[in-house]
Amino acid sequence: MQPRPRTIPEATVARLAVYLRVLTTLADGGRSTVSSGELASAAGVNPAGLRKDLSHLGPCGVRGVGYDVGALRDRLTGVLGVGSSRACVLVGIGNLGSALADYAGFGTRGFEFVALFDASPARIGQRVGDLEVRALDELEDVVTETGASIGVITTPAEVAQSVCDRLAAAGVRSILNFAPVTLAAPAGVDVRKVDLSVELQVLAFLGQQRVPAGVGESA
Amino acid sequence: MQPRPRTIPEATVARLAVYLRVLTTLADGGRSTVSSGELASAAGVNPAGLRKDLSHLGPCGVRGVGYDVGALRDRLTGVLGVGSSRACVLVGIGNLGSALADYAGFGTRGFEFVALFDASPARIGQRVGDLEVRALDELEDVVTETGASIGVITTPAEVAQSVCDRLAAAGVRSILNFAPVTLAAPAGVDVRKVDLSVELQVLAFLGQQRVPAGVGESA
DNA sequence: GGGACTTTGTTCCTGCGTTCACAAGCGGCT
DNA sequence: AGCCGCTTGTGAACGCAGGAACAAAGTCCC
Repeated sequence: MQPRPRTIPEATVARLAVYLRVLTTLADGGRSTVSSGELASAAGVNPAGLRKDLSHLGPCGVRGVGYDVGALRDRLTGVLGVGSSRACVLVGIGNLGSALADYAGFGTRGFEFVALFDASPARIGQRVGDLEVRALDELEDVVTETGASIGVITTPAEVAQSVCDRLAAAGVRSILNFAPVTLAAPAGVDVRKVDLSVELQVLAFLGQQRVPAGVGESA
Repeated sequence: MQPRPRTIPEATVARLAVYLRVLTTLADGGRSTVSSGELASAAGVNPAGLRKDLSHLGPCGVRGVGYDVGALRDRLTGVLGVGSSRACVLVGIGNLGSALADYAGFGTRGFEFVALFDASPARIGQRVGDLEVRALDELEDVVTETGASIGVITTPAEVAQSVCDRLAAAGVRSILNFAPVTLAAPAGVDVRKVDLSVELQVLAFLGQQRVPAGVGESA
């Protein structure tokens, strides 16, 4: 029986993850308490917004003092499910895939890559990090064995949909897609897309919009 | 008298970039016209929303027919500033940095990496893609010479703020940050953050929230 | 030439996210 | 013990994004 509503806005969840990171850093630095203002500043958000985000977890601070760094960190760890490690599979071991497989930031945040897949025979058998690249044929079996619930797609765009279908059919419930295509997945499977060139284009557009080209524009 | 208001929402800009990609694919496939419904389906958005997004550019479709693929593509290319190639510098040539430097998707979308930097002497001088990794000391000079307006940070978190400061001081107006820290930049400099582990955490949370504890779910 | 169908562009509305501002609660000081 | 200042937590207003429905416009067919 959760006294708190089980619906936490996605935008809030994303920020909670950022708070958790900042808190970890603070804890390592020996800090015992933080105020919402300082935490908000470190996370780059509004103090009031931070308090509202945290209010979704129920009261977890002390008025007049602030938040206990360790306690809040543990609270966030629990809510975000970082405590229990989650099995992930990574499909497409190109440059980006290799980078992700090697990225240490995942292991310390409750995510563990349990298998790497690639279609290219030249890649199969290579070691990346501490895993061996496996043939794509084994995907379904490995997902079933390991119970992996998260799949990461870093394949070329052409095969991403096919990989998505196979992951979903094998039982993966959440997919993080780096391929530059919009994936269709069955109901019950979440797909989240990260498009690097879109990020760059938005950035470029904002910059260009700010300074069109010497057009008589005040500010 | 600008026919189009110069304020286009960021969310819309991000989608415009997606539309542009889809249109390019369609054009390569020989299609000459598209309806908003089909384009929206390919982009994974609502048809009405797509038309609203496109309305920010002024009328660019033909009623009863649809959109001319080539014309709309060119229109988006112009608005997003993809036509003129933009010089970018990349700082931090680890796994992720190397992947980005090699990523072909940027070059074809109006972005050109003109220099790669790293602090590690072991990295300096190595070739990644068709560029040579340069010493971080040269950062200011190279930015000035090339007039680079965009910087991409893929360094460890500890040095990201320092790199950000130097990029901003050197004249870079837009920064894409992959380091897991919140950067502070002077006014007039846009910072956009991509946090891979946050993406994974949000995904994991949504999945966990959907199925709290094996609740029967009829897809 | 006229009518009807198709598709765009627009307008309204609903809901969400964000921000501001205030009341409640706790610690420290006198 | 009482007061004061500080900080959290919450309530309300604002603005924005998303979605649905409607009118305008152009084309195809008869």
